[in-house]
Amino acid sequence: MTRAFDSHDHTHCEKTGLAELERHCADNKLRLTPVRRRVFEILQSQHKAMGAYDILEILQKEGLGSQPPVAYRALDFLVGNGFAHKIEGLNAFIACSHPGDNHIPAFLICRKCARVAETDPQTNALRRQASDAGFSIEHTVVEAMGVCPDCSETAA
Amino acid sequence: MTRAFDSHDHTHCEKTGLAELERHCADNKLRLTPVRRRVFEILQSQHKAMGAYDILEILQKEGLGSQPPVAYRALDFLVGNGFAHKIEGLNAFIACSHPGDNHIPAFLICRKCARVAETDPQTNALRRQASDAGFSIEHTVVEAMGVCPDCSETAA
DNA sequence: GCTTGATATGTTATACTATTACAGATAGCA
DNA sequence: TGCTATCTGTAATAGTATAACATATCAAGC
Repeated sequence: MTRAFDSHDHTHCEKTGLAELERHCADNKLRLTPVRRRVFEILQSQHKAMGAYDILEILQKEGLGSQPPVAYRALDFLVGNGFAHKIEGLNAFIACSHPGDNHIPAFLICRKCARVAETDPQTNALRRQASDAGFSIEHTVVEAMGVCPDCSETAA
Repeated sequence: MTRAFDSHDHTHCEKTGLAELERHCADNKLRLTPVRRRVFEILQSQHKAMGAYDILEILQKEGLGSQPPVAYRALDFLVGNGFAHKIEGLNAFIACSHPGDNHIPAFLICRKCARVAETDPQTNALRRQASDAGFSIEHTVVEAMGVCPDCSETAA
């Protein structure tokens, strides 16, 4: 679950992610427009969170859009369909590393290299407490900021 | 742990919170300046998260400061010393409901009435996964958005 | 009490993040 | 083809946060 911090063949991540996105859109009659596809590719190209304006800058260079709403709309689409998550602590976005399944994600975020690994928080205690309090959860944010193994070694 | 959603004598919250803040500052030779004290009182006055600019507006009316850094500095002081938390999902701040102990907080946030209850997430699974991945956690954000019991009844 | 150094405040300006609103284009279907 | 929903283009603006630097205040040691 913490592949972002391990060396791996990243082209595999990219290919399978894009394929899943295509399949999901086809199955659900969603329009995978050039901007949406490209924003997903950009997010997917690395295990780092990117700000909306970073993405917009790339779109601008490629002639795919010039104003903030272009980026935010594409991001809303991806987040809404489970293909990206917003990292609230960074005001940034990251491609979902296992889209499609209806999960509650948790993130390990390195403050040095900005890489983000998605894991499973298993928030049973929180769910039980919410349930006991009569609170119905619609969305959860679980983010752990810290230092990843690579950056930790570098410091030592 | 979810007092925010129960009816209670709120003046008790306010008194004990302020007393703890005063004691902590005295013990640690921290300067509890008028702005800092007042911002804590404002946050403490309700179990809701407030934006920095909401707080600034109040400070302005009271002649305690007119520019954003005044509010952000006071908030940084409170957050840094454990007397307030930032709710990342709202870009807002809330007084800590049990300051002093070195805890990992979790929040239940009602999207209808904006009340926020602080609970204990018991994030053992997350900690174990981080540890397994060689990731060292420095700060965690656990926020559950949803509907509180009062608002849920109202809707029904 | 006075000096000194550290900490806090006042203020201007600006950077960064996000949305509203409306006009125009495109896709899919009757 | 024409209708309708959806997506895109663009301008304007709202909302959140910080940098930078000058001034003021505090607390400790002389």
